[in-house]
Amino acid sequence: MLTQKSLHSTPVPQPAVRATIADVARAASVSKATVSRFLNHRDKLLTKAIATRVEVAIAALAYSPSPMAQALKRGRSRLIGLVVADVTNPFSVAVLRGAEKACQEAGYLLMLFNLGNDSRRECEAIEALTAYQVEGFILNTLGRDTKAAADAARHGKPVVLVDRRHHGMQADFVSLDNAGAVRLGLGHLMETGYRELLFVSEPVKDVSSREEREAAFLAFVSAAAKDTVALQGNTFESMVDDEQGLDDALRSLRERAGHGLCGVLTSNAVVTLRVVAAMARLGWRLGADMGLVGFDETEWAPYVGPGLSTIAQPTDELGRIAAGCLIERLKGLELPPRQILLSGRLVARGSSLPIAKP
Amino acid sequence: MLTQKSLHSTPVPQPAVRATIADVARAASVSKATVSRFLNHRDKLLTKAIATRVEVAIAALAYSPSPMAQALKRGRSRLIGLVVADVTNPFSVAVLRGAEKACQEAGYLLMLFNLGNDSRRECEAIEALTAYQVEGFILNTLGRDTKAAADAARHGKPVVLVDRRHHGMQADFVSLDNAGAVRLGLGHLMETGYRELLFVSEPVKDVSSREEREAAFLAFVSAAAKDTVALQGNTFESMVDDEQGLDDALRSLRERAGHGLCGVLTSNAVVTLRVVAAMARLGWRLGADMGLVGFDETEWAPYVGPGLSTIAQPTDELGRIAAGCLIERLKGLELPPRQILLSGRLVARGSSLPIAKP
DNA sequence: TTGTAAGCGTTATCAA
DNA sequence: TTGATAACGCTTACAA
Repeated sequence: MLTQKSLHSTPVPQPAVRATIADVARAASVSKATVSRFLNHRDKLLTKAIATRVEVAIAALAYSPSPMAQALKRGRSRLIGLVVADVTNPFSVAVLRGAEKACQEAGYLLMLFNLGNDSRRECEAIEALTAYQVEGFILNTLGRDTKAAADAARHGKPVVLVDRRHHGMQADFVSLDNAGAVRLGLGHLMETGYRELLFVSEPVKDVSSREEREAAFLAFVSAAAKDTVALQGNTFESMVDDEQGLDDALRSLRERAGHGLCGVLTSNAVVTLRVVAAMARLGWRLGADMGLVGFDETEWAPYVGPGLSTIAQPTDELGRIAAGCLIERLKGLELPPRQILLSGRLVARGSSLPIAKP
Repeated sequence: MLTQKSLHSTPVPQPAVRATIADVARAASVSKATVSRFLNHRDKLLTKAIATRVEVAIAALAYSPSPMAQALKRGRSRLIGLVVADVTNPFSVAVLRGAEKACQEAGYLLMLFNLGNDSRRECEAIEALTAYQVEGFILNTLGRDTKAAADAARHGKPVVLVDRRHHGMQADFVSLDNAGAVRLGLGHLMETGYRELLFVSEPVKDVSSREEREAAFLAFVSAAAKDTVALQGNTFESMVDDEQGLDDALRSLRERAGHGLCGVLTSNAVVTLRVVAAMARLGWRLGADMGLVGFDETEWAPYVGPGLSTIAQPTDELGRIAAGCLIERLKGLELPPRQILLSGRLVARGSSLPIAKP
């Protein structure tokens, strides 16, 4: 049996204490500079013989350079800061997933800072992350605190905004084509016969994606009104815990509809669930008593009631593209800020089917 | 209008380039060592007068020490590595949330590495994270690759395991009391009248939480059999995309039940949705045609079918406690590995109510 | 009580 | 082509 120290001569793959460049230099009987050159310029500038000596030593010691030391020296850390308004939000998680993958593939690591929906901590997050020399930021935050993102930019670090714009920010912006997505959802509701519509969202003010969706909603309704279709539309802001308010809004929607069909467009999965809950309280059936299309596809959408109709966002893509944009900037790409808008996809299910009541 | 360089004399709160300890020393006309002492030993070892001079300089320059440089010097980084098998798993996200909060409160930042369900990358993750001098690990991975975690331990870094044990690992372990939770779920199914039971899980082998849940299931059934109750139980491993197999398993369960009631216990939210999907395919009603209790409470559970009965895990707590354990170790706590088991909570809903068929 | 200087693990600038 | 050597920003003996 073996004691804690290995007794036989099998080379330990990675020794307990990391080898340094000095160890490698010693083992290869060269200078630290040579090892560093081998690492950074590989075969340029190096004799074949020396190169292989270094290579062997590196392998033998299982050496890999310390990113910390490199960061200190180069001022670059191969770290990317990701600030998220709320990791609980499935959309954020999905983006995170895409971004994390892209970063890893490009040899970057992600430092995560979750605001826990407390947007006042956005500055704190940026500061903490810059302290760690992150090379750039992916921000999926409310964007209410302009200062925070401006801070990041002031540090000279590139920033990519996901889903929410920060006003007056010079930064790449990656997002769903909100206007198009709203048209997709409303067009579908209209086609299937719903005429009295309601847009339900969390507080809209200063959150760009919500503003855009609301604006698109209103535009769609008024455009339809000028057309032949007799479409009506209202908006409602749902606060957490304000069940009463939401119930009232839905009741009044249905009253306005009279004998016609009424439908709701929700701005994200959280709100969708609130509306589903309200309908359960009211004893209404999805689809028949009220249509529902919600932003954000989820794995549970098919199984709630008759199935929830959703507008699926290409979340993985959004994350991947955001990370990609950032990494391009880190490689030195000089370009005016880009806007990259991806299309949503409608997934029609029972909640937008006004099947005849039994 | 202002050009890019500020023209007036308002002190810029944080200059674009971070001040260093040398800048502060110069501004306060003291040595770097003094500034360092002020930072690390505050009022000990320092004259009041000098201390205030340093303090003023620090404030004026908005100085904060570089964690990178500190890490290089001290060998400690105030970084904690979190390795997650799959960020898409809501359980993992919930734990992440709790852990992140606790870390932030203790002044640690989290470095996230997501394996994307590719457990072969676990070693890679550990290596990358140790390279960044993380002080410890929180691991929520399958635990199949023992080497990975052992690596971490070999680096002398404390490790906390969440939800999944790594066999033969000396590490703190934070988890749900799986046996108790299973008894909770099965006791409930039994009370409400279900007699023929099935445990559906993802592949059990070598994943401790699944093994524990399966073992508890079998133990419960055989204990009941020795008692008065005529309880039967089987297990089934559900693979992704094997809809056929799951459908067959459920059909055969119902056949075995005959005129009696049959119920399913699922090992996590993903599997729960698979079973829900299978029942939709089979045209069966939750509760009436088959009972269902699933591990993991979710925000959508109330709205799937008649409501999904779940076993809620204290996810936030799990994350917080895991981080807490780790931080205690980092503070020097010497203790044999601890096991911290938290109780689950049964949330009974319609899916475990065998209401009479209409 | 304060300052000087060495060193953490790198990279970059110079000579050789 | 290679090797000293000086940084990067910090902490910590050791001296003063």
